[in-house]
Amino acid sequence: MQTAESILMNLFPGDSPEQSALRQQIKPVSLPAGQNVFQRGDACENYLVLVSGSVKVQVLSAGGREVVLYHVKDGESCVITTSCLISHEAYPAEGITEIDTLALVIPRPVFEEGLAHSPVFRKFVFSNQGRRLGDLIQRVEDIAFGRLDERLARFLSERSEQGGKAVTATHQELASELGTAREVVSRQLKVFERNGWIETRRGSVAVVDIDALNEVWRHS
Amino acid sequence: MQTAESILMNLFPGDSPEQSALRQQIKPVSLPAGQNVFQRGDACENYLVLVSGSVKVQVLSAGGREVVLYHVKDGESCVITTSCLISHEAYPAEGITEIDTLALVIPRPVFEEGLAHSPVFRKFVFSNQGRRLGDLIQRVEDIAFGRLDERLARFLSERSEQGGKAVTATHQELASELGTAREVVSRQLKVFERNGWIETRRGSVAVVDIDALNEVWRHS
DNA sequence: GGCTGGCTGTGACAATGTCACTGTGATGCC
DNA sequence: GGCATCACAGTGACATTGTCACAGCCAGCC
Repeated sequence: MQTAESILMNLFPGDSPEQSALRQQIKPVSLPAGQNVFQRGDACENYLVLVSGSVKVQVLSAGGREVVLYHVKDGESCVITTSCLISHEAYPAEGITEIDTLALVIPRPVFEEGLAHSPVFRKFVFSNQGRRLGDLIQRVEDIAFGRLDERLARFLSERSEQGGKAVTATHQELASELGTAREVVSRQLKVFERNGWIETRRGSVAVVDIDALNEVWRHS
Repeated sequence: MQTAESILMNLFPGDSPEQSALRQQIKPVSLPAGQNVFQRGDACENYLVLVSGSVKVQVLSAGGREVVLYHVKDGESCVITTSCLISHEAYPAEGITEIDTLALVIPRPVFEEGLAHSPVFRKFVFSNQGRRLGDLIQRVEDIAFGRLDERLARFLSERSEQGGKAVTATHQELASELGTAREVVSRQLKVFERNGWIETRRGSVAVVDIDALNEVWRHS
């Protein structure tokens, strides 16, 4: 597990007075779960690097539906923030902490200084971009082409493999992750349950037959 | 209208031998309409700047459906290319010229040199990123939440305003732009036609009543 | 002319999205 | 305990969209 210091020293290494002056300007912030990090329309003034925790980035529809675009995890930064910071545009989506989160806040001038003079920092900033963009494109593909039963089966399967057999999420949360509506998720979960593949509880789903779920999306 | 030279001198200005050596390595390429520029899975070795023309970037589904992610126009570059170049990942989508196109090909080493030492170039590269990312997010939103009649009405309205009243596109092309299937577009066009808002021809759609179309998506 | 290939139209049906509800479990308050 | 409240979940009816399997049609091209 990385600490705020180790990340900081990684991104802005060196003992010169200039380097350490830069580091002085970078502060860690601690955010509780459920905290709004940025909103659609906000101006972007700081680059953010997550030390630990998780932030979900999502868009809201007029009708209140929401779609999660991606999650930012330990040691990562957020494409949208990077892009907005660089192009001086407003945030086109919102970010919310999912669990207690610790982040480094890098003010715009320090960010630009780093981009200009630190190859390490530049590399860090942009290696994040590629993966995220891939995520986003994957999301477009899934929503445009994917079948819901496949996506849901896959999501449950992948989530249940990391850490136990139960997936802790309300139907609403599942719907947001999959870019659909709650009722649709409920219906599909019922089908899975009738097939004996899962058991639904309030606020979570227990996976009973992961092989059957995998069968659904791995070619069907 | 910009020329290859003017763009080149803008991005890599200066008369020093080093600058001019860099410029030597950047070549213009001319691509005919319908040409594949890059494919999913390709490695990315060059940064591309469009001098003139248009490239559509799209993803293909297993079933052959396609969704256009965005278009790259004169003087712009492509987010995906930038991200892949920086993060050394393979292209997650494909790019195809829509009309005859002229582009500058900037090899990776020159690209990296420019990023490291030219603030102008750096600014150019990243100011493109923000807008594109916004486009992509908009696309997710439209496909996830938007109604097809609204999106189609909007698309026809906007396309017909730039340059005459007829929109030159097959139903298939419209479907790709909107992230849906051809049949769905055909059906919806029929509805519009019965309402007297458009006339459909082979390969194009004539807008008859643009106000009615605007009415559909501007709040309805 | 006749062929061919891309474009368009259509009907039937499946899947998904939306709306308007009801039911139900958890929690806190009296 | 009893009760209000609220987030969560289930459901039926219906609208919209996606898919499949065709059939017709138009524009070159031989």
